[in-house]
Amino acid sequence: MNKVISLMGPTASGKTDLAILLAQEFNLEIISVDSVMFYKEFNIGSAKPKEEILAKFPHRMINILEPFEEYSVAKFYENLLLHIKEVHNKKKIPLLVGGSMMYFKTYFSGGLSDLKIVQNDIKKLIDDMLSKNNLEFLYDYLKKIDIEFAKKIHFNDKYRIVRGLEIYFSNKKKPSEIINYNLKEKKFFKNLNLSVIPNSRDNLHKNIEIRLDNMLAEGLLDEVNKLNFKYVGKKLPAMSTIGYKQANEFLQGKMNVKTMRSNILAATRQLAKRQITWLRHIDATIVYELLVYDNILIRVDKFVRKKI
RNA sequence: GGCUUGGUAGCUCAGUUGGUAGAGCAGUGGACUGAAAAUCCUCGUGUCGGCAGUUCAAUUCUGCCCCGAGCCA
Repeated sequence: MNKVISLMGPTASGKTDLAILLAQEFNLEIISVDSVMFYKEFNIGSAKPKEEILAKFPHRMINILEPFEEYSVAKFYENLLLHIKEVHNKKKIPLLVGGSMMYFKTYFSGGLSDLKIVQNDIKKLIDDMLSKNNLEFLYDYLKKIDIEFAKKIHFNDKYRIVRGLEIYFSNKKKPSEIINYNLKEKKFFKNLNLSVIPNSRDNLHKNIEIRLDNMLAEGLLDEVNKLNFKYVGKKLPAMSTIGYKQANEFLQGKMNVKTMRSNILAATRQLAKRQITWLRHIDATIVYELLVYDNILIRVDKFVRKKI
């Protein structure tokens, strides 16, 4: 008994409702794969299921972090394996649901390369390098120490340039030498991978709009205010995510409600687009263009019954 | 009704001393190994409001008309 079902899809595609239905129908245990729902108190803006739903259908990996905690794909992968194991020990099948595609990718790839955690002094060192020079300098530096790695990233991609240097300084080795890009999909589990890629982008965009208006009606701005008040002076990683970021800009008087709303909508659409790009290119998934519940139920039923 | 001003890409606007035009945003496709709802890359033909006139040539000049904004009546 080592089956795992994954249900992936872009934001606002209706994954959560389907997951609950599947969990109910097949006695599955839901494990959330959502980088914002990890956080306590980030409820409305992350479209986290309501308390009552969570009480009835427990989701693992939701509300596992305090709002000020830092997290990473590596920690996620560790936690995920523990949860999968726990579910299997209960003779049940876990249902991974979410839209954080890099997290899914990491699961499908069987984890990450074995790299050291970057210490603060190294972060500061690179930060100083950057502020004393410019990004071009960092990129040239990276090219000198590891041309192979540098070639893979764009000279404007600050995030990855910095990360490359972090890996180099932390591990004292070339990133291209210690990152194993060919981690074979480790067949720890028997997977059923389901992707939902909406066939109509227009409909998805409409759903995004409806959902945002619900969030605003439910008190998104209030939620942001409360978080700001309660954790004043602390850095909240999820505060820079879609919805929260723009709500803060509005609350700081940088824009009016109308602009905030259209900025959130645009950012959400762009997120959905990126998620769909992942979904198109992740192998070994069965793709549904619509949430045709019947087809999916039949598929899952077959998988659950199958003797492996 | 008169005067002023504007009508250019889905939106906001730039521009063409007359040779049919380009930015930002939006949208699209893509990349993705410890912040990933992050970070980054690619892609720009549209009767330049309509009709007529001048001209070798008009989106650009002229006239009339239509639509919007402001002011005066």
